[in-house]
Amino acid sequence: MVCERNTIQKEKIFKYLSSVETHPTAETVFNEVRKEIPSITLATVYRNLNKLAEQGCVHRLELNGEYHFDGRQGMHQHGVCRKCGKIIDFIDSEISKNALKKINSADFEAEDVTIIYSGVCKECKYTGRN
Amino acid sequence: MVCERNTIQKEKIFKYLSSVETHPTAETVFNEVRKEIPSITLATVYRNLNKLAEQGCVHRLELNGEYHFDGRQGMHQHGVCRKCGKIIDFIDSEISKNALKKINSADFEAEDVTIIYSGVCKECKYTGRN
DNA sequence: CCTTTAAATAATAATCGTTATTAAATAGTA
DNA sequence: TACTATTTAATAACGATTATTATTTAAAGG
Repeated sequence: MVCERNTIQKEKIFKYLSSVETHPTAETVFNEVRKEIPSITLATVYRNLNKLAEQGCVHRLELNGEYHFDGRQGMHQHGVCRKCGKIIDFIDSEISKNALKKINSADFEAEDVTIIYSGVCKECKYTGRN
Repeated sequence: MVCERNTIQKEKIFKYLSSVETHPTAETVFNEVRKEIPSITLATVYRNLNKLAEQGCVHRLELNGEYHFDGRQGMHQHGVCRKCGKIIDFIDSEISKNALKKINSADFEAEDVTIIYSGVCKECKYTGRN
């Protein structure tokens, strides 16, 4: 079975990721989950996050020099603000499906596609932050 | 001007990236460029690569837990083999243009899009490697 | 040219995110 | 209940990247 969650630790980690709309790092997940399981270590969090990602239960994004984890189900895209680093979701499975459809190479069998927009978020645009 | 290259070090780094079709890490660039400038250090290579990326002269990709640098000009996409990690180029600016066109959010002003396919390369498919 | 000033360099150390190791604990199964 | 494989906590180690600093170099104006 794909999304087995056979330890308390793994289950709490998955539940937390599923409960938020953000894209936390392992450190953030650790700080949340340790409220419920004080003895848990960062290494355990990493191990379970990576396993969940391997199993396809969560997404792992490489952004801003670190891994971010994303519990949202279904095809979606991300936007990353080049000023503040904020990550937001775009939900339009057509975009991803179209991009996948158009790749047809003898050298590579595409199974999935990651689409990341870079630009400026609303807050940074208004404040003129940089 | 966008792509100023005002030191020997920066120029050689840019020339090397422009001369290859691969997506080398800073370490690889360092090992190549030091053949011509033996005194150069890895930190200098990083600094110049990041500056070139900021200036839009090269692309910086976050893949397999490290940065890869890409001197190819123009919109293109990448495929990453989930078995061996190999990175290949796809050149179809329409895919990227379409993906950019479809994003129209009040919360985010998209300037650029990164499209990364994951899948299996020809070699890994034939050999059944994992 | 020569001087000045800001920026880049080499050398090195430090930092940060992530993974490896290991003995003890736990889950799953017979 | 007993057995076996997996997972855990604790800790150390690793690898990629960035910071520091004294020295050198580039660039622009006089």
